[in-house]
Amino acid sequence: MWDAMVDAAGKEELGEAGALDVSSIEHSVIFQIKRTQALLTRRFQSRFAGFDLRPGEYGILLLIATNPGRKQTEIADALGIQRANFVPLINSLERRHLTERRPSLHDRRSNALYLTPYGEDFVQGIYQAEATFEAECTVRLGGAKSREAFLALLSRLVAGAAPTSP
Amino acid sequence: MWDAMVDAAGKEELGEAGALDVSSIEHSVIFQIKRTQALLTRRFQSRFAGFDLRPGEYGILLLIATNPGRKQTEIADALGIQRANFVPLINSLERRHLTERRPSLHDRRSNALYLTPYGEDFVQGIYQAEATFEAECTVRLGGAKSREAFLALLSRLVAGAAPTSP
DNA sequence: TATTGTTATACTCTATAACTATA
DNA sequence: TATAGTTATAGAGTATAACAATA
Repeated sequence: MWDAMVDAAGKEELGEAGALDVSSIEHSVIFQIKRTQALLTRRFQSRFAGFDLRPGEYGILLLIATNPGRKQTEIADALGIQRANFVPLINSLERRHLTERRPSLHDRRSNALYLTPYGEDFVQGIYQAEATFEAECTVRLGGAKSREAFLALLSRLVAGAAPTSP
Repeated sequence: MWDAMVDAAGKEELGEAGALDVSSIEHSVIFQIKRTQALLTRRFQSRFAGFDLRPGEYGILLLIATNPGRKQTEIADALGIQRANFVPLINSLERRHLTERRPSLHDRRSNALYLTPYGEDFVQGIYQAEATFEAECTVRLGGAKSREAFLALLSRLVAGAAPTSP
């Protein structure tokens, strides 16, 4: 053992023991939001593993459900997905007979997106699981009021201009 | 034009006009935190473009600065980076003479990580830019008190058990 | 037997450019 | 000329498995 010279209770010039000083990142908004998002996504994925959907596909199904007949670009834009990256996602959903593309009646360049009857049933399961997951978030955040405050703070972070004090 | 039959002011059976109904994702914690994180990371990256660092490298430099002599696994763990993915990051920093690996005095398996003198200077610039960025986040969130509340809510989301009302 | 650092590898997400058909 | 969808491709970030050296 090379550590015979080390004072077990204290520090030594090279190589300390014990927990790291993480103060520089612990109070950083950018670091903490990144960590929280990563952990929440993992939790979400493990909870929704039964649906066998990639992260982006949940949003696509939900938005088509409430906005049937819209074109791919519109759904993609609303989710922040580029149209080139949207194609393999909607292909995968269509291959599973959850959605379908119909030619638009107004613009022969675009596809109108719809859920299949099977897709409608499928989305009901997502609604329920989503509601359960969000309810758990609400509990963690300390209630509905706290949850709304949290969402409001998130939207303030993304807002175009920095608002002054309320 | 195929849309002669469409009532410009209202809706038609297939293909509506106007904004999408995004209520299903707008009030979702998981969707909003993901969107906010993505936008904040872009903003951070554009603001820190001058440093030519990948996202993970900021945290590594900050943690080595406050924890010199720690081994790779410790720094990686604190940042949620797997040790296999840590290697190319620390290699890149070392190639730029910002950090260096020294053999540990206690454990010949591990490397002790240090900033070079140049790395120390470099980190000062990061501190300043970070402080500016975080100060901007504070303004957006509505002040220091609101910021602390936001960080507290983030930590509640990641907490192991769901806490009851405070 | 377990841990540290490393390599290799794969998979996802994201980003850009270019093509086609329509407008 | 611009837009919608598509293809191809490249870059990050992240995941696991396996290995050598050391504990």
